[in-house]
Amino acid sequence: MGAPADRPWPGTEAEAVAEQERIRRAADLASPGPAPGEVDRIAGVDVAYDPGSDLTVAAAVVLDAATLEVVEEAVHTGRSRFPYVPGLLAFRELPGVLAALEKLSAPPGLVVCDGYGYAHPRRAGLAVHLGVLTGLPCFGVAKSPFAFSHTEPGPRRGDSSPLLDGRRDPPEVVGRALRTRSGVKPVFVSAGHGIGLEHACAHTLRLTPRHRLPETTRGADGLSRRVLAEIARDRREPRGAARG
DNA sequence: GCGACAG
DNA sequence: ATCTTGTCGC
Repeated sequence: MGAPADRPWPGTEAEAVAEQERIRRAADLASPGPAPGEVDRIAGVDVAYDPGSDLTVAAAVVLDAATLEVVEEAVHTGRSRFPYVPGLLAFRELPGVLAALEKLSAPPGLVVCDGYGYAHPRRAGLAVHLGVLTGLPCFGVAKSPFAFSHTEPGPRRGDSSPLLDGRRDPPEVVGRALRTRSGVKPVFVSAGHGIGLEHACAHTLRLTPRHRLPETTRGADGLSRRVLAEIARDRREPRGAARG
């Protein structure tokens, strides 16, 4: 898994920060984007990491937007080349994700990321970055509030509260804490490239008929983990004549 | 300077 | 992200 052919991949944190400034300037942060019903295929992407090595498996799972059934899957195995640094997650995850997306027979109409988009120190989180690199509408659904603040949303599914960046003088709304299941901890939704917060939240609710997390991220998470476990097993119990 | 901080 | 068992509930 390499870097995207047309953009330099940073080797240092300073370069990564500079690249994020460029990504933000290139991003479409204003379009309302596709509403539910206006896209046929929605993809979820995620990456699994091997604790004992630098092996990674990225997965892209495409769902039928109406039935939420899996219609296509793709994976890409590679090696992590960038450490996890809060605020720079995209540089660790995107190379593999891009490679997996390219293996799909056709690009999806929308991509859901496991992490943030606009809700980011430089407004260039994973979903914004992936959107700029692919040109696809893309938003983020994260499991924890990162460095942002929020008040507890109402207790029922669909209730929400603003996610705020308190590091700004007038605290800015960067996303939404959204309850996808009654009585269960909310998820944190933020806009990305080519889709606004309103539609991102609407899609998130459509994608969570029965679980806290969207079916897209559940699918991608499960697939990347299964493939990684498979590779790890084959290493311990080699099959066939292949070796080394 | 230190801590917190998506995955 | 990953290491980790059983348990409670829909």
